[in-house]
Amino acid sequence: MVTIKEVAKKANVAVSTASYALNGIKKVSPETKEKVVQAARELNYRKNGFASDLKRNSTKTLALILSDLSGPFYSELIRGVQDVATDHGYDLIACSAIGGENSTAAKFLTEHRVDGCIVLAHNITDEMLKNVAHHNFPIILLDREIEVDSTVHVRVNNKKGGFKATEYLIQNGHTDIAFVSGPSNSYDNKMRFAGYQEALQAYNIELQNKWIVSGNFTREGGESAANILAAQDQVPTAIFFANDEMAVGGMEAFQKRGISIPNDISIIGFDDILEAKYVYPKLTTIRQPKYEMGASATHIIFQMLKNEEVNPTFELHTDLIIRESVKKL
Amino acid sequence: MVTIKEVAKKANVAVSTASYALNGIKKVSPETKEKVVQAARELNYRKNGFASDLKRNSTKTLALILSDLSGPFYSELIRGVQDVATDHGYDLIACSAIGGENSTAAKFLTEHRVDGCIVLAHNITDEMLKNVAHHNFPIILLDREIEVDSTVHVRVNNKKGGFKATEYLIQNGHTDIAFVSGPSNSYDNKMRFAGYQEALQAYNIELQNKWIVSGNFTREGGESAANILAAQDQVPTAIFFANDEMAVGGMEAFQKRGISIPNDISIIGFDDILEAKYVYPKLTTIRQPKYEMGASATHIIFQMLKNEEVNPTFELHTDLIIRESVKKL
DNA sequence: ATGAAAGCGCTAACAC
DNA sequence: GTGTTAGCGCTTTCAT
Repeated sequence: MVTIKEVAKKANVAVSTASYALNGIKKVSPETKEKVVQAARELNYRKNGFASDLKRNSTKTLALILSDLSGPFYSELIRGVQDVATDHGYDLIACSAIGGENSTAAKFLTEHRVDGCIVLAHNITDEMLKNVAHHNFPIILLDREIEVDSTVHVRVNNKKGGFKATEYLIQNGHTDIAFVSGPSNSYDNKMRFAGYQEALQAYNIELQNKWIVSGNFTREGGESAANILAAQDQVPTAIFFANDEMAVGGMEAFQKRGISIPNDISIIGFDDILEAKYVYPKLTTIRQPKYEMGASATHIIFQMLKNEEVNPTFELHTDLIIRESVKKL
Repeated sequence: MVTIKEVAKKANVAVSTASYALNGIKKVSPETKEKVVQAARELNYRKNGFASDLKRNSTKTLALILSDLSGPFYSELIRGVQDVATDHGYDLIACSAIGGENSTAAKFLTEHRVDGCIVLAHNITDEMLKNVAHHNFPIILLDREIEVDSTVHVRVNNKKGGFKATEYLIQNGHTDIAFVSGPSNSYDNKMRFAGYQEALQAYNIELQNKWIVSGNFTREGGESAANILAAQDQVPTAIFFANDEMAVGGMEAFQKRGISIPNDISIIGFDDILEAKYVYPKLTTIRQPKYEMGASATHIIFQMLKNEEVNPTFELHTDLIIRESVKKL
């Protein structure tokens, strides 16, 4: 590997001068600079980023920690992160938390390899986060329940969103409303369910346990939930799927059985994924401001990096997106 | 920041001993090891990954360079890369090539921040690749045209795939076959088109220029291509969309116009994206072995890292996936 | 404007 | 088994 030393030698200058020249620091004369740059080019010199980061004690890069690099995840959110990072002249890398303690994510979280992290992964333990959180190592948690010191949370008001979804169904004349839930360890799911409960209660509708079925946030889960619901002797007139993925699967399962959406059953989802407006009928849902989540999280990182005081939690709100999957009774 | 020096001091040992203990190197006695680990824990010591990488001159991490972190991309492919990297005890990070010369990708490509790269991005120039390629810095290029020294290519036989798609249409009795192309600078597109041409020629069917329309590889492009085709006085009986994304858009556009697939027009795509089997009718297409592409690319990196001789190009083949969007005439 | 040299935090060769 | 120390490649202070 060719080092700056060799470049300096070839250009007949000291390493310090070479460093200045290569980094565009003004105090070096145009001619010397040219000499150095030329030598570097001839030797095909590539700086060693680590050495320089080590010395500077800053990496100018942020890590985005995902459950799994191969998705699925919200691309809008990532775009939000990316845009803000770029605006600040920072680089962004994404890494996977598969493997927990031994994951790439853990390596970046613990080994000072980045200046800050945005965590969008549930397979990284609270424990680990706690150990790593540090006043000058900003960590932003997306959609997480726990409060970890020196950590900030950005989340959507899932409960209010769940309420809105359920209320919209009620306002359309529905009272027999099922809830298809995500995994029980999901904070999002828990809150959406809480919103569902609250809305039923607010309108004096009794919650029916037989209509609470689990779908694991996956398309297949949605299908099987729909099948379970359809097989009961009393079928609900509307279903609130705790995410769109399940809703899409559920719609398909119903249609396979000859049950028409929204004529026979109304459906509302949560998230507003890209597909929501491409399915038939177009899915009515609760939109999460995904881009804003990513952008806010990243903004907060930079505030923290500047040692500004920030709130420990940051909450965004949801919107009801009315499309075609809910019928007025 | 607490360094290994402080840990050593607290544990009353030399830094080397601390280093050995922390890295699980056997030559240190259990008691000393315990002392060190304990001290590290108490001080909340986190190693500086750069310092250690710098010293070891190896990062044990690979970079996956994508056009844009926020997708879209083939998750199957990434899974292939991820699996193989993990098997070898390597970490994987993904980074974006947005910004070209100034992108994060460029930083990782040029600054020795990883041990190898897999490039799945068209916004990184051949020029840059050429400058960076080095016999002990493996770079694998996916779906690229150019031959760059010290670089290996993994690609799918797009031409043969294009041939297969077209031939299947012909074997189903079609002779009026349109081609909806991707961007003209795409190597994939070019080769798929070549396969289309070759098949027509092989079966003595004349190529009709009015039936070659551009769709830019996007869903919207597919829609507008379908509309253009539908508006002509002579409409083809079958269409080969150069990717599934466009095919899905095209199907939708036709259906909006009351044209039935496959009764009025047969459609075949390319890629076999996830959605292909969810649309109605299910899309007949040419499958790319995406997982295998990722896995092979990564395997090759490790071969190169071990200084084994590897072929400069590695070609995978496609499969015809017959579903419901092509009718026998 | 340029150079000499210290030192970032770590690993590993070497000495004991 | 443990300690001393050189040095990875770079930036930056200080002297000139």
